[in-house]
Amino acid sequence: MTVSANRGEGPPNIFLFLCEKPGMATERYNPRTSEPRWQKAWEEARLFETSNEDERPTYYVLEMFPYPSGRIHIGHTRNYTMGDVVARYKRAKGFNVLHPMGWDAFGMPAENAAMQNKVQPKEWTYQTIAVMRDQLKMMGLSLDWSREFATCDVDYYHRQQMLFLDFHEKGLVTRKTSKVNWDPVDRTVLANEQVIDGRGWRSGALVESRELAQWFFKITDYSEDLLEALDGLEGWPEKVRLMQRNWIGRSEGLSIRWPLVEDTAPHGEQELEVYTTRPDTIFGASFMAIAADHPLARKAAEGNAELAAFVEECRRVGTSAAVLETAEKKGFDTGIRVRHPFDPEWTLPVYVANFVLMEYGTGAIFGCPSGDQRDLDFARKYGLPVVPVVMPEGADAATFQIADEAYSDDGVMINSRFLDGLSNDEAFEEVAKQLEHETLSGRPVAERKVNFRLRDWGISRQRYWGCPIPMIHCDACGVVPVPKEDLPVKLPDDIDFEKPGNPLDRHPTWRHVKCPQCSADARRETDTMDTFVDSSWYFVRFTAPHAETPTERDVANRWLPVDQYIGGIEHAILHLLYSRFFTRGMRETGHLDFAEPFKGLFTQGMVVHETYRAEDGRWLAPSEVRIDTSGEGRKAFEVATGREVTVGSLEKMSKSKKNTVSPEEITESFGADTARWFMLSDSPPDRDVEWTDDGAAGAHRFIQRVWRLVGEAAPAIADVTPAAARDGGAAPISKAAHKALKVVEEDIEQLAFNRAIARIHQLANELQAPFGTLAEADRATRSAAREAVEILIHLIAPFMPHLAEECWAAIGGEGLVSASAWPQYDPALVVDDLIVLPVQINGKKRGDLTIAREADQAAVEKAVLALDFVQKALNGASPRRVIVVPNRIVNVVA
RNA sequence: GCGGGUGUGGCGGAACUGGUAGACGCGACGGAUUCAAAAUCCGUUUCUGGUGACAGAGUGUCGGUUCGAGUCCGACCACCCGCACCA
Repeated sequence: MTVSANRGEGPPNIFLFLCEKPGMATERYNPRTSEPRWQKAWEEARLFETSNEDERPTYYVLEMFPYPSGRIHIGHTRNYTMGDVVARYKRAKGFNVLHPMGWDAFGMPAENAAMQNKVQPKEWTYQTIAVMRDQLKMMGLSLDWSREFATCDVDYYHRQQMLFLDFHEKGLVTRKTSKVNWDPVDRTVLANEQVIDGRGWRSGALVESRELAQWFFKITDYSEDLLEALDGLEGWPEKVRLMQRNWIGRSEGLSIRWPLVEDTAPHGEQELEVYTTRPDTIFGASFMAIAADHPLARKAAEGNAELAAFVEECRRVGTSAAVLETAEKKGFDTGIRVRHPFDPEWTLPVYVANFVLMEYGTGAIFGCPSGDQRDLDFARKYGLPVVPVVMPEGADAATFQIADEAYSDDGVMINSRFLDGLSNDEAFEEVAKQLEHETLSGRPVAERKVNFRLRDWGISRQRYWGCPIPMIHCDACGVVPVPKEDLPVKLPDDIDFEKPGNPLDRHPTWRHVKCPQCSADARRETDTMDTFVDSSWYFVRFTAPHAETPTERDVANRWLPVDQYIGGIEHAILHLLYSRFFTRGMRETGHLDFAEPFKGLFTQGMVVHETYRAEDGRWLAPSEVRIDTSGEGRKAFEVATGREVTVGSLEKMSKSKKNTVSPEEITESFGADTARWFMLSDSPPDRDVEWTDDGAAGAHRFIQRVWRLVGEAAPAIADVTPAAARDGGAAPISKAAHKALKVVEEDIEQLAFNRAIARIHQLANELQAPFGTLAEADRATRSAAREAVEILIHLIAPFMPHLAEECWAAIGGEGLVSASAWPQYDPALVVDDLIVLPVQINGKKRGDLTIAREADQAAVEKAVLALDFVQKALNGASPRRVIVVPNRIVNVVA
């Protein structure tokens, strides 16, 4: 019977067993005393402080910096451990490694905490950072803390304001009105993600769609560049590149101007411009649809109360995706008619439709029901004609019909006059060619146009805890930039959070300034920047964190792009796209000389845990649950009540489901090395890993095993110099070590940490038996053993640095293993002289052949045919074929 | 709807460009050590049949290419993720 305590009673008290048996040399490894000692040793040696003057080749490894939300959680731990393994490995390989850490410290949670706890956001944030910094330090990460900063440091946002002004000067910043989600209770703009079912996520108020003057970065100037450069980002996951491609959303089409029928048009309006990617379907058009915000819709609504009501209704529905998704497709006939560009006699109605977006294309479309499902639904609803114009190749034009499903694939043109019989691609060209040459009031009727889905980046937030936008509003001079010498625009510290809305607006003095141009009374911009701005260049700042200017150009050029960036897939689009834009902007403004910030990108999986739920629906934390495996299957019981609880699915660790295990719980019981080792074991790093107590215990078991292996070998290898054994009885020891060294190296280079760990396990297994008799072994064997132990220690060092140091010290190694060079494997030792070839008969494995590695094909064939089981299978006949794949396999075809 | 990914023992997962399927770990079972336990060590562990050597089956399903398929091709099924009134 096994009843395992699942956290509730605390971890098994392993520290009581400092000495296992009287007379036995090896004590158990005690991470609680060992880990802090080595952390201190590293710090005193300033081992991880990186110098910009170091001449060696650079390697920049960076993990996405954390938001100081309260405590480090286990997901952070996994992320930073991965980066740390790479950093420590590259350092051992002789690179000058930059591995910094900082804090993405502006944002709403600090304001929320301020409102709830009556502390200033600044105070709360720095307190939180202090706690989290200590937690990170417990992990034994090889970080250069001398470069640490938080984005809310005045020093940092000062330089960000400098960048903003430079961007502004270069024309990369613009101010325009745009539609936003406005929460009327909290009196602030909400991001789309913050609108849930049309309501503000905090206030629960119905969100309004409002027009507001906002600051924007002109990321769309770079649409084409940002898209094309994705092809060159070979160190990025294809998935992320694809997501960015889709997000940028390039499409090629035609912008076509349709003349309005004079007596139906509002005064002064003569034409309607639409964008289409399918000009080939122009003879299938049966209606025009325009956005509710389209100028023509507004004008038409002026004299039409019913239409005005419809337009108002569309606007109220809001802009959030969730609302749009469920809204029924509706239209309203404006009474306006347009003439077909190829046939002045043919007129089509203009509808205002709730599914047309003002933000994309021209805010107007022509509807071709036969070729677009949405248009088809619309046409059926309002009784509009449906004329098929493209049919699949081989279909019969006379009988081809559209019923409930539109045909949007490629095909052959029908019912399209001069286009009939062409492919739809040819028809596209033909329509474009003709309309480009026709004119309407002196200009071409149509123009080829490339459209992007990407929109400019709105950075205005009506918040306090963010980087102030360094602009001033003057009644006389308009919007005036704050002169650089007046920077930084500092956030005030005395802030009142009693009322909703932006506290900067209400501050008694902060916003009142003199206009830098005319010295009249003027007002500061009270919007602050989106926190994504802060994270769009922090990786550059790390290269010269104390510089007066935002960057030191040469230093930035030397370190960047980041060789290996590691973080969550959730940032695949926004953060990474913004950073790519920002880097381009910084190049434009002379702060650096490259376009792409991240050469290698790795997106790691989440840490997940089972969920537990009591009968009454309460979520239970792992520490409140006892797991019982004594009966049939696993059962879980609530510790407090003894009642059985439901074991639920694996979920990302979250407070709401209480399925969290904190990094402290682990480090305090098993130590940081166990957490690090377990986190990278088993699951590939880009997939989710399930945190289990058994797994953690297993990782800790391995630590003790390595410690014992090294400790027991130590006396026998103390007085020998390390040397590989090429032949003789000790050769297997050296071969095992060198093979492992080669493979682990390759695995780490590929970030295949789970495979590297499996290989290290294997090496420990292979050393186990020969090390049992080491005390009586000859000198050559002990030399080989010493070398193997040193290799083993180097292999575990990136993963379990504390244990590695302790082992290094135990064998009398010189200095710190964290500061020593990676060993080199001997190519002669990673190949075997004798190889075992599997032998197949008709593709099924029937046995093995052991033969010299150099044996040629003929020799192999001869040896194979001489094998008992082969002769038996052939039964005297000669084989039809013998396939010998050198050093791989032999297949005899009978 | 569009785009992408994944599917291998009881579980997490290995398997480089087609070449011994199941490395390594977890769990389980058996044994050693112990007065007993903890810890540790040794062994077994894809399934079916057989005491056994061995035989047969087996990488979501069906089919194909090949001397040989987890890997390549075609169709399908399931799950996961991203985007989505994009004209």
